[in-house]
Amino acid sequence: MSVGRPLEFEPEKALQAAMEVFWRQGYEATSLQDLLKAMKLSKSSFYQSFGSKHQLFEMCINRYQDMVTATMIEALNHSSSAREFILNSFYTVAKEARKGKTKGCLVLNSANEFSQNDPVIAACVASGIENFTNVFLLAVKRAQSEGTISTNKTAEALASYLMSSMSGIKTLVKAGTSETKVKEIIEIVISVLD
Amino acid sequence: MSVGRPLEFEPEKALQAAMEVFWRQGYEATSLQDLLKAMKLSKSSFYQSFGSKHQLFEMCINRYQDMVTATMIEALNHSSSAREFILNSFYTVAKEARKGKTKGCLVLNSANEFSQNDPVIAACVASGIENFTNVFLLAVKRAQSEGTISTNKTAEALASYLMSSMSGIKTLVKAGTSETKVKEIIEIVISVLD
DNA sequence: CCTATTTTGAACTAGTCAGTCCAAAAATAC
DNA sequence: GTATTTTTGGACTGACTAGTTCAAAATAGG
Repeated sequence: MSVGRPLEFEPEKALQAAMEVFWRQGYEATSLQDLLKAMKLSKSSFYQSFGSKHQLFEMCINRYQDMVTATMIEALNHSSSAREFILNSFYTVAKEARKGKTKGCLVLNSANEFSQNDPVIAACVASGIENFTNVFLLAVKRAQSEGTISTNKTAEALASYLMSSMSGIKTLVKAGTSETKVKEIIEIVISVLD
Repeated sequence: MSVGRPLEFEPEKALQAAMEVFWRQGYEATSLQDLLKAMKLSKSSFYQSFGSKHQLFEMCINRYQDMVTATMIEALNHSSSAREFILNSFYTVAKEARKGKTKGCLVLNSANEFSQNDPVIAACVASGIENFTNVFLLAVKRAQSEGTISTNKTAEALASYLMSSMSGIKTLVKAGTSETKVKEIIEIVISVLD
């Protein structure tokens, strides 16, 4: 139990706000000022609570990863079939193409922004992609046992394929590709599951 | 014919050098100093010849686009079959996964870095993707007429699908995915062509 | 050699960058 | 109310940012 003046800001909310700024703008394009404004705290509080911009980013990307993975798993568990979960995941991205600006996926954005120039971030990215792929793997295995996905390809290969396809579609959406075109692509992507 | 002191640097070489820096580091992560060093010219010459960092980037991305499109068309024309050209395009990316650092594709990198936050760059990106997709379209049509690609999907949809798949794979390679894994993905990607 | 033209480096804005430090304010437990 | 603990804003680094300006140097044509 800490004695003394309590925090005036909520660390969880501040982290969430920072995550959204990084998500929208990327790491380099985000200034400390942007972060302070969004997190609603002072510079000194920032450094005391989060260490540095880089450390904060690390926290944000890990938080993002955990959140998305959890959301995916829950969606999978609540789907009537595992195949439906996979289809839904893709068509949700297509819908995002409707509105102009999309943030994409923080993990994939970071993969592109940092390449392998930053070992710490590279590890976060690798772990994020692994987690997402593992949810797809779970879904593919279940769908194969449910008989709604062909078993002539290994579940592992299909899961990586889905991850790769998702990544490609997200980039095209960010580039401004129309919803119609994206749906056309998705139909071909999922045709390999038959 | 210009009278007076001639340029000491070669504009074409300088532009090429700048392109490579942007390609490797991205726009935001590249400082003016980085550019001057790579282009081997002074600050005043820089602004006189290229206007600004942003204008230079525009030139670079357009130059990149033209170069890659031309290279793709030449590769297609020199391939024994259009299908082989498509397969080669993908397996070349797989090979890149061997060495650690990859720059990816400047157009796709920019799509991810800028999203739609910069209308000028967004237009360059859209035009680049369109050009790349059109080469795939040319290849798919030829392959379909050569009988090496199935005709049960439209050439347009297949071309966009290939562009999307290429984009996804490039991101995974940047994230550090192994060559073996990438090849596994490619095999599934190209299976829809049968 | 002389003049016109152009390049060039260096000095100079004026602003922003991430990050540090500290004294004052605030809130707790007692 | 007092002592303790922690937060807070603001002042302050020193370095870097993109971009401007200009006089001196260099080279061409005549």
